[in-house]
Amino acid sequence: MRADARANRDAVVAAAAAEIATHGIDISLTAVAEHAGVGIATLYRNFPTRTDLIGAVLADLESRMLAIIERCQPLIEADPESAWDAFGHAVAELRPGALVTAFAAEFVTDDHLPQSLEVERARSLAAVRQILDRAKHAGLVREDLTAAQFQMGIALITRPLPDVAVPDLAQHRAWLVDVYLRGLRP
Amino acid sequence: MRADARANRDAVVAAAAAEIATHGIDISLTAVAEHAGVGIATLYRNFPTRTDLIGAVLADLESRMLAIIERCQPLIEADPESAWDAFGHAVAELRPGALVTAFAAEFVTDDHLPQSLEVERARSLAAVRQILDRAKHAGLVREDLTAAQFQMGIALITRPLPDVAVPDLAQHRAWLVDVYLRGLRP
Amino acid sequence: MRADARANRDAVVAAAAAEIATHGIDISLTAVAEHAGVGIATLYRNFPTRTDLIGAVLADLESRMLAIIERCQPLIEADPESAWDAFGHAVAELRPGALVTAFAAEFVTDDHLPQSLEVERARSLAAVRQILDRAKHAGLVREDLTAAQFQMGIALITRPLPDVAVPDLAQHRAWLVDVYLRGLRP
Amino acid sequence: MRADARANRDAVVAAAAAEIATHGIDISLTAVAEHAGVGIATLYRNFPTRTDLIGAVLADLESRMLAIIERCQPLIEADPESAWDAFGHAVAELRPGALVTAFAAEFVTDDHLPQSLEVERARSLAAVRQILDRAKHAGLVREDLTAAQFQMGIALITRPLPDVAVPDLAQHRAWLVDVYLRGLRP
DNA sequence: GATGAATGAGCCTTCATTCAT
DNA sequence: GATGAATGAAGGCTCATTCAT
Repeated sequence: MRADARANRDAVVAAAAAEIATHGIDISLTAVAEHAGVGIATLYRNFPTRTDLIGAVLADLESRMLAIIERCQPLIEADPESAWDAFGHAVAELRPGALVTAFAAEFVTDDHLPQSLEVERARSLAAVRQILDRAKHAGLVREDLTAAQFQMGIALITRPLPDVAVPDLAQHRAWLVDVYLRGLRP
Repeated sequence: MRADARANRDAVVAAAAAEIATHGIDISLTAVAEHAGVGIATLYRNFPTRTDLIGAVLADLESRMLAIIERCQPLIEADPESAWDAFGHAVAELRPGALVTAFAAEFVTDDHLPQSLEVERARSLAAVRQILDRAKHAGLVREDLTAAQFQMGIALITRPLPDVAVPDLAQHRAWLVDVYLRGLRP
Repeated sequence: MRADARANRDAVVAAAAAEIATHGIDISLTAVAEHAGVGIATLYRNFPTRTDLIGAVLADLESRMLAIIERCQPLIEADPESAWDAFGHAVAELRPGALVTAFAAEFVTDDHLPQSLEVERARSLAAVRQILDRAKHAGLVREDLTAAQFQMGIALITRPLPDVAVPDLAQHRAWLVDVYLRGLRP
Repeated sequence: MRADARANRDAVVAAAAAEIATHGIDISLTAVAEHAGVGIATLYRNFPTRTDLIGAVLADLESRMLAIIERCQPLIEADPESAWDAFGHAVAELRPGALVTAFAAEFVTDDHLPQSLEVERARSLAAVRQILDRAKHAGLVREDLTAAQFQMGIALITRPLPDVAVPDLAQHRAWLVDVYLRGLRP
């Protein structure tokens, strides 16, 4: 039964992540539960407060971030330009905008966010700093750009649109990421 | 009492514009009315549907856009770079993100938006096109950038953050506009 | 300007009578004013309270009743049966159901109704009593039927249907009046 | 908790039936919930739309109709007159007037009414037809009266009075039913 | 552990009524 | 006198959250 519970928990987090990325932080928890195929009470058992759920989604996000970095890191020596480009787009694809709050920790204070994520955030920022340094070394990024600043930019770019259907939004986003990366060059 | 009614109407539009720019399109009309210092029924008398109110806010936005363009247009001959820069920041200060829908008309379809604004939108886009052409001529912007694309970028950058308090958000936005404008150069 | 005011007043009463007959006593006064083609404030100037308006409609109804009686009275000697029948249907056509309250005074107590109509009610009932006596004399109606009872029956039959569209309702009503009159025979 | 939920549901239907019979179809759902002793959201959980609730009340009504018929049917052979009389009064006591719409299906079209009750209506009408035939056979009712017509008459007679307190209304109704039944004789 | 049911609070919308022009 | 505007109150409906099975 432990495995079952775990599966439920994961389904809830996945559903919440998808909803948050698209519709923002103020999603209907009822809808999340339905989307995850569990009862609303199961959601509350796993995540007593909205903050707890967001914390889990955030942790999930950070781990994906680290995975991306691990994937792009080795490539940057061989072909810095396309590795950096791939990194930027991959991060943007995560659409962390709605969680900008926690994502760009330095700048943000939000009581709705869990305190316990300092470690993850620090680790994540450190990883970004590493890849950023390589990019700077390769002349792809201005020297004065900090990791937190970079993330804040990504976050601002990938925020959810409030209840509006924009066709080809993904393409617009990709285009904007291109412009963003270009604008960050020395 | 005609003047009084007018003042109330304007107060409602102003309150709605502020709320929408900050919190998005799904604001509480009750809150708007309170913010404007009028009863809820007064809001409804002036704007029977949510769409009507959004339409008024949008019209207001467009007129401010045109004012900005008229202000920046004459300066661009003398000092293209700073005029273009001022233009970009001024438009971003309007925070049209929540209304991206109508703002960058070409890309968007939304039934909640009024149909009657085609004219304003077209005029607005035409005005942007003019100033954009000058900027291209001055070598400040890539040749292949369309007016609608430019506006969509601004809109994506200035979307409201979903219910999150980010300190110094205005500064982050300004920084991002700088990067955006830089990224748009040839 | 006196004539104008009078015309307005009459228009309001007519509109209210029509609405009440069809939709009952709980009509929207705003709708009545619109229907009458006057501003809502004009309605309130003429009829400060809902009771005042209903009173006027009721007075109007009573006068129509009297007119019907005056029309049928002379005919009853020549052809009692068809005169009585015509009378019943004509009264039913007034659809006094919604105002049953006041219409069948003896049985009803309603604080929303004006006190000042006693005279009209008495006169109206007296007139009904006259024609009823003739009908009894002609053997068309049971001896023990009182005027108030007769009216209550008509009223119950002609009440407005609550917000439901019944096709050919008028025909059903006429049929029911026929049955009613038949049932009242000795 | 299944039993509890069932009890709540029944309480809501009972409260709604009482309110509808007295005040008509446009009752305040809030009032129904209060009357039933449950929260408004519980009402909505059981009956997402007003139509759903009305449908349930209607189904309840039909089942009571059938019960009455089953009770009166066997008696009609022994004493047709009093059995038929008892039947008419019992049906009138249900006060189906507000639901006339569905009650006399043939004549009515209402989008607020549920589509799914055709079966119940047909069964109910068939049952009425049976008892009606016996009554006709016993010479108590005209040959040309249809079941739907009979029901429409009952419905018209038992409609709710619009927000008016008529003392002894029940007695007036009973008297009118008597007249009605008498009027239906050959 | 999981589930569905119950609840109150909040926003949306309409309407009777009052007020200033 | 007539009018349109302003307002509060009330009902409709949804959703986050708690509870009993």
